[in-house]
Amino acid sequence: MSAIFGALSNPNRLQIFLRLIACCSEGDSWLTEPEPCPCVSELGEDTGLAMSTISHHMKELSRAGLIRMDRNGQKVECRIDPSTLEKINVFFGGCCKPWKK
Amino acid sequence: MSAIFGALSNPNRLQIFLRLIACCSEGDSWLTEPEPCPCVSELGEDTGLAMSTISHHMKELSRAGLIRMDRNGQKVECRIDPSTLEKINVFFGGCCKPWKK
DNA sequence: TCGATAATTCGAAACATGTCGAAAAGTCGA
DNA sequence: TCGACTTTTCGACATGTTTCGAATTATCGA
Repeated sequence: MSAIFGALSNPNRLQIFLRLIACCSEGDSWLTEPEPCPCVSELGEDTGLAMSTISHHMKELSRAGLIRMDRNGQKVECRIDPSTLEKINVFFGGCCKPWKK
Repeated sequence: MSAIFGALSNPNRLQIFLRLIACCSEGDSWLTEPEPCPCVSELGEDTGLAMSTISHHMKELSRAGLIRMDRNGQKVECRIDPSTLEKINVFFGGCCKPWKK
């Protein structure tokens, strides 16, 4: 669990993660619309980081289980792993329960 | 937001945080039962860390807004800050929505 | 006021992370 | 096969984190 938080503790990584969330949130489920996922270089566009650094960050997000990376030709497509997202939701849902008003 | 994740990215800090969650989760709301909150040394008991290290970790959790620390005599009482917990819940709730089955 | 208890601050050491550029590897079209 | 494009790997360096022990501060009871 702390590995997941570690992955999101870096501002650049969080930015990449949120961009990935945003670009797939137009009502498209990950399962029903598997084609148009952004690649590594696309996701790092606005960060101002070197390509090698972006690659490193993507690997961190992947190792934490937050995203999946699948090569498709030259590009490596990235997508959110919804099961990990759900895992986090359950974690904090349980945490918050006693304080729910 | 990344500061919150940073605070939880350390295993010892996460353990302390979870202990604080657990010890106040017996149906007692933070608002209705403000008295019996564990102090700094109590929370670090099972970590095997030096007192100075525990103090440092508590400060990190506090700076992230996850807990509040209030001196009560010799001891400093620690309690979860439910508003930050709710903030996290909203964050991930919004994230998960597009992937909800 | 003194001693005990609880917590913080400080400096230092070990370790981990973030970043880059250069080089290498994978993939595709000509 | 060659060159262009995308990505990964590697080595290096700067910065940040984790941890400790010692010293300091805060509070209370005797």
